[in-house]
Amino acid sequence: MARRPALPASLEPLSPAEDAAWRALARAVLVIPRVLDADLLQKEGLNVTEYNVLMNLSEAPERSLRMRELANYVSITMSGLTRVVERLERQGLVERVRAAADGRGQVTVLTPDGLKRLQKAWPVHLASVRRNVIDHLQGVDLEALTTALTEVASIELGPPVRRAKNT
Amino acid sequence: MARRPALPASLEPLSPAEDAAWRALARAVLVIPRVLDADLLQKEGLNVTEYNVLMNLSEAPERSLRMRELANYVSITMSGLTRVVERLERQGLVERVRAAADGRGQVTVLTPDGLKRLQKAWPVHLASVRRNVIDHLQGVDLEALTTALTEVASIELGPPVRRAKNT
DNA sequence: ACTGCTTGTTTGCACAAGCATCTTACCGGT
DNA sequence: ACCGGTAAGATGCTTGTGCAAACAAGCAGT
Repeated sequence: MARRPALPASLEPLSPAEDAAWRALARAVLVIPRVLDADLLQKEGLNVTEYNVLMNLSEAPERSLRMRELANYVSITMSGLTRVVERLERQGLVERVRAAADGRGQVTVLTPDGLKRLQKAWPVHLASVRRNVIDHLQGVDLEALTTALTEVASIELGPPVRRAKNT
Repeated sequence: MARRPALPASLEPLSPAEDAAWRALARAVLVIPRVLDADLLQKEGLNVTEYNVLMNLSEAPERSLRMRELANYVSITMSGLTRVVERLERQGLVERVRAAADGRGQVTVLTPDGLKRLQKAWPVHLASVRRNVIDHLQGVDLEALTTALTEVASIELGPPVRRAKNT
């Protein structure tokens, strides 16, 4: 029997190893998106969100997806996605078509221009991912990492919270 | 000799294992800040940036730091930090004092209220980190992960890029 | 067919954070 | 003592994104 039965495990401070890992991860989690974003933006004029949208469309059947699905893949809100798709549409990389099956729905289609643009950006982004991330994962067991991170990534978000106005 | 001497390694597509790891990591990197932020905001009315500011101050000698240093620790811009500190100051969690040594400088000091607030928030955030992240890292060699992520986190950002106005 | 509920998407508004620019203060050379 | 250069912070403006509410179309029950 434990001597401190009432103390939930989560209140134990992190072990030194855990603490070190968490500090590194916390920082990496801030740095990775920033670096990749800056890199891709500078070299290809696309941010990572836009890239991911094009990417997911290119992998989808008919090179097209409903907004809802696309939002899930890219892990952003529908409202966010609306704006992203607007930007891409303005550049002619993507087209919006009312869904035949459901008059409310929009189907977003990757245009030939969009595909070209993606094909041009792809190696650049790949190189960036390699250089900035993958190349550093030498000592790490990728399979174990993948399982772990997949679990983490599948966490549900609670209901949204807005900050109180002042005080 | 390799048969494709001109092809830089970075253009090789990712191996299946690398690809899986990268997809998981890419998603985790989006999800982790969102989840922790939402959690802490809901339960303690602080976002992670604010928490990190308080945290770093509490660990610093005199519970105080120059803006510049603080910005580095928290990994945000000075301009960003100015606003964060304003918010915290408005809540009385932090105070700004002109630096004695350097008339341009500000020293940000954690107030007793700020310390109390942090002490209250700390276990909540810790639990959240455990539940949402650490607990999932079971199969992973923490030491190897730490080295890898520390490397990643230390990448330099290139000069900033602003997106072209239109077209 | 009419009414009300549900679902997919867009829009109005707010907020956090970044870049560029400005001010103020320090510092090194003359 | 002055002058140019540089560093610390703050401020104006912009951008991306989120939530909440609006809107529109489908659907189910009567």
